[in-house]
Amino acid sequence: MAATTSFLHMRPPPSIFQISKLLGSIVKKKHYATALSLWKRAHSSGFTPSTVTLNILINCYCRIGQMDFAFSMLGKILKYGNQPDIITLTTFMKGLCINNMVGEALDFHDYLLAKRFQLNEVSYNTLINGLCKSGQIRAAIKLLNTMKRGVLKPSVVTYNTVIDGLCKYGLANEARDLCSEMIHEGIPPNIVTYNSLIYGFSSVGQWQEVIQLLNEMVLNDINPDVYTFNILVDAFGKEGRITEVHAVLAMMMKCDKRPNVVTYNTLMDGKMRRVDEALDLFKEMRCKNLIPDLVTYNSLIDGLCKSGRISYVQDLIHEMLDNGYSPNLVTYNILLDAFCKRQQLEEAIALYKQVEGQGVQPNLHTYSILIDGLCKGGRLGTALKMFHNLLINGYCQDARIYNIMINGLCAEGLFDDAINLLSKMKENGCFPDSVTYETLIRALLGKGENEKGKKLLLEMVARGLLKR
DNA sequence: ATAGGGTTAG
Repeated sequence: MAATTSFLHMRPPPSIFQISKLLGSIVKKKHYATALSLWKRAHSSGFTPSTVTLNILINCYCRIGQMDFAFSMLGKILKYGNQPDIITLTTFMKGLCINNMVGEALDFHDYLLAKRFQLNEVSYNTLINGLCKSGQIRAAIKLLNTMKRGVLKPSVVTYNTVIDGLCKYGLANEARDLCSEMIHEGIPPNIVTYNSLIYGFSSVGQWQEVIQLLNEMVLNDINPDVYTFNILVDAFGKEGRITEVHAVLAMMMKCDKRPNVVTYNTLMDGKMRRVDEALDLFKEMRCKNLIPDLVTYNSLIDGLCKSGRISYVQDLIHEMLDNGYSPNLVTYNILLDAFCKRQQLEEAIALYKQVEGQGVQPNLHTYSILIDGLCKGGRLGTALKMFHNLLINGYCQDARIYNIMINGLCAEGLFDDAINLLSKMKENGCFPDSVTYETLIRALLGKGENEKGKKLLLEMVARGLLKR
C-alpha cells in the first residue's frame, strides 16, 4: 500500500488512465478491498473517476457483496454526465447473480430491454451462468435456445457455460449431447468444454467416458492443461485412489505441465487426515516458488485444527495475514468449528459476533456449526432461538440443520419436542433423511422408549430410507 | 490504452 500511495503523489501526477490500469491489475489478483481502499485515497487526493474507473469499482463492490455501493457507483456515472455502457450493465448483472439475486438480474435485463439498451453476447452469457449457478439449469437451456433463434448467437462460451452447469448437476450425459449439438452447429469444443465434461464424468465415476474424452481431445489436437490434470487429481483423490493420483501426476510431468497452487491444494486436501504429509507438501510448494493462496491456508488451518495442532494454527493465520489474505467465511467456519469442538463456546460466540460485525453474511454451514456447538455446550435455549430465527428467515429446506437440532433435543431427553420437530420439518416441505430417523430411533431405544422407536423405524422403512 | 462472460481446489 505504501508503494501505491507514493504512486498517487508522483510528479507529474498519474493520469486517471494509469490509476484505472493499476486498479485493474489489483482486481485481476482478486484483491477487491485493496483496490477500493486505494481508490478512496486517490479520490481524496482529488482524482476524478472515469467510466472505466467506476466500472472497476462496481465490480469490486459486487465481489465483496456490497450491492448498494455498487448501485451508487452506477448513479455516479450519471452524475458525472456519462452513460453507463454495456460493461457497466453487464458487471452489475454479474454482481446481482453472484450475490444470489438472479431474479433481480433477469428483471434488470427486462428493464434494459424495455429502455432499448443494447446488450451483447457477454451479457447473455452472464445471465445464463447466473441461472446455472443458482441451480436453474432448465431456465438456462431455455435462454440458450432463445439465443439460437435471435441475433446474438451462442458462442463456445455460451455452450460451455450450460455444459458445465449440466455437469455440476450430475447430468454429464446430457452435457455430452449438448456438446454434440454444438459441433453440429459448427462450433468446435475447446479445452474448457473438455474439462467440464471430464469433471462431469469423473465426479460420477464414469471413468470409461473420461478416458474416451481424453482420447478424443488428443485426436482433436487439444492438449490437456493444468485444469484437466487438477480435475483428475481431485476426482481420484476423493475416491482414495492414490495409485491413480500418482499416475496423473506422472502424466502431467510427461506433458510438461507444472503443478500449480491448485494442484497442491488438491493434493493437500486429499491428505488432510495425514497432516504431516500435507505440511510436507506445503513446504515443497514454497520450495517451488508457488505462492500459497487463501484456499491453501484454509485447508491447512482446517487440517491442523482437526488434528489438534492449535499452536501452529496461530502462526499460520499470522503468515496468511502477512501475505495479504483476509480470512473469508470459510476461514471463519473452520475456526468456529474448532472452538465448538474444543468446547470453547465463549470464544466461538465472540468470533461469530465479530464476523457479523464485519458485515460478513454467515451461511447455513456457519449456523449448523454454532447450533451444534450450543447444544453440546449445554446452551439448548440459545440454540433453539437461533434455529427458529433460521426457519423464519427461510432456511427451512435443509435436513442437516433439523438433524442437528433434533440431536440436541434428544441429548437433553426432550423426545416429544424432537418428534414434534420431525413433524414440523415435514410440514415445511423438508424431507427427513436417514440421519434424521437414525438420530431419533437411537435416542428413543437408548432410553427404553421402544414403542415410539419402533413406530419411527416403520416410518423410516416405509419411506425407503433404510440402508440395505 | 484501463473495465464485463465459460473450466479445477475448501
